[in-house]
Amino acid sequence: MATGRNHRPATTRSRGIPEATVARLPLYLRALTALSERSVPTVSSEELAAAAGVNSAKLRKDFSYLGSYGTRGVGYDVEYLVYQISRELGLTQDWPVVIVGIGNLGAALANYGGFASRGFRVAALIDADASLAGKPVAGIDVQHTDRLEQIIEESGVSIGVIATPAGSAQQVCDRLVAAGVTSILNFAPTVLSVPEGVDVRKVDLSIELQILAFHEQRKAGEDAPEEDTAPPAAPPAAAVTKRPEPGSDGDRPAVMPA
Amino acid sequence: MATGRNHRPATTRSRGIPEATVARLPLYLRALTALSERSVPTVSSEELAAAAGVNSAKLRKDFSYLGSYGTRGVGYDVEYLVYQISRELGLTQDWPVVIVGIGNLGAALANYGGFASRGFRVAALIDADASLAGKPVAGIDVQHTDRLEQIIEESGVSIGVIATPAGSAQQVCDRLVAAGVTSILNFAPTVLSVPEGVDVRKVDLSIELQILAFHEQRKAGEDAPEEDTAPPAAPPAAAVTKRPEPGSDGDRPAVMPA
DNA sequence: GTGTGTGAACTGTTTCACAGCG
DNA sequence: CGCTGTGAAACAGTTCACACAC
Repeated sequence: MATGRNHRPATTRSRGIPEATVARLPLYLRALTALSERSVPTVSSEELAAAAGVNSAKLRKDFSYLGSYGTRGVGYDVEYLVYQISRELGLTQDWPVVIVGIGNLGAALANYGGFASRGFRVAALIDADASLAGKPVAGIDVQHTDRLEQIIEESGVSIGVIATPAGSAQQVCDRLVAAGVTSILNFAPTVLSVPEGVDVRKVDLSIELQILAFHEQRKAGEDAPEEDTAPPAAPPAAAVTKRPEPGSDGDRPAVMPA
Repeated sequence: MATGRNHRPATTRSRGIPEATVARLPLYLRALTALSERSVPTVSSEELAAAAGVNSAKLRKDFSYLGSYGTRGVGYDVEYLVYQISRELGLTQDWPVVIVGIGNLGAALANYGGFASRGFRVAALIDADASLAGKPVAGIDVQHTDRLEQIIEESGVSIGVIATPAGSAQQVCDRLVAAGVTSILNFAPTVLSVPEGVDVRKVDLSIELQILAFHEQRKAGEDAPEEDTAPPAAPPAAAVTKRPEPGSDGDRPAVMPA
């Protein structure tokens, strides 16, 4: 998951598109792009919603924040919508990005096709390991961290991706920001602090798994091993769990973790 | 970002912990683990909140859903809280996971230390490329997709990670589900459809960047001297009523389709 | 005094349901 | 009619502010 920061303080009312909507635009865009490639001329909110994995009411509401781009009784023009959403997201312009930390993940990101196809151009790969310098990854020579500031400036980079170990992330972040980067995508499992005006989003791979584990535990949890019946009548916890249960609790010093 | 699915339909009132809270528990856990390693005995909500990157009111509210684990006037016992949160997330048990698709990303995931340290054990690496079979990645031999069902069953895997190309994701997903997997973390940029009772979360690397681009574009705001790359797409046949712009914000030069 | 725990107010998001345009 | 666009209602999540336990 990712966390946004320093967005408009909810003050700006009129023009602002809700965060939740912004977060879904890329989803719509992807679905629309697929339709476009199949030369589908128009879609209804129902069809597009299904393709994007949301419900149609939400989709229509989302689009209503962008303007009235549909045709009643017909649907939306695919090409036109692709353009409008791309523009809204700022994808009609070129975004040079740098990736710092070319380990497994950094390399994966450098190779990821989804970037280039959305207007993101990997302007440079940077790593602290001098022995990597000059070696190509995804067709781009890795450069040493020493040149970070220079690279940012020369390439006009405003978006940086941090894929370093947690220990170096804040330091890299500081340098990126000092050099002019104002948006950071952080893959390191650490909280970055940045000055006002800099946007940080984070992706933590293990957090997602932990959230799945939580739900997985609940599934197995109470009701017997079998449970594909629709009505979730039974309450989740009851047995092995805590919570302010009237009269219970108090198992203070318990088994400690590893 | 990631999207949950098939969670309790908001029907269950009392016992449920809010999704938003669940999503933050791993964050607290990480901060607490760091404190624990430094042998810090207790933390106040204020301190812990800062370390986790949230505000203290939110943190206290979150913890209140778990129970009353703090001491007024003092704070929270670090070790105790680590244990309680781990238990709540289901991390006190072992979660074998399989990773399907051992490309750059799959390899990065296999090597990612954040899994093992949280109770996730990579039970198997699976790839459709027969030439990878038998080769070790992160110390584990990659196995061929043919054995997928067998592996799942033998290892009792209930969580699967999909890191294949988009084109194979749904197919892999179907096989995982058929074999008994009930939680899926999807890195492929596609919407997976799963039966009721199966949980899917997704992480789309390019979506996060697109959201950053959106905000970045707003920062640059008016003085955007740059030029667009893509030529406008085809306009809809019908005239479109662009949303009424509140005069202020410079409207985009309507470089739209002629 | 200090900092938790929590009702109450508030803000943001989703869903409903239907008016009205094509 | 069919499907969009959107107020209004319902719901979820966040913030406030303070009583109260330690």
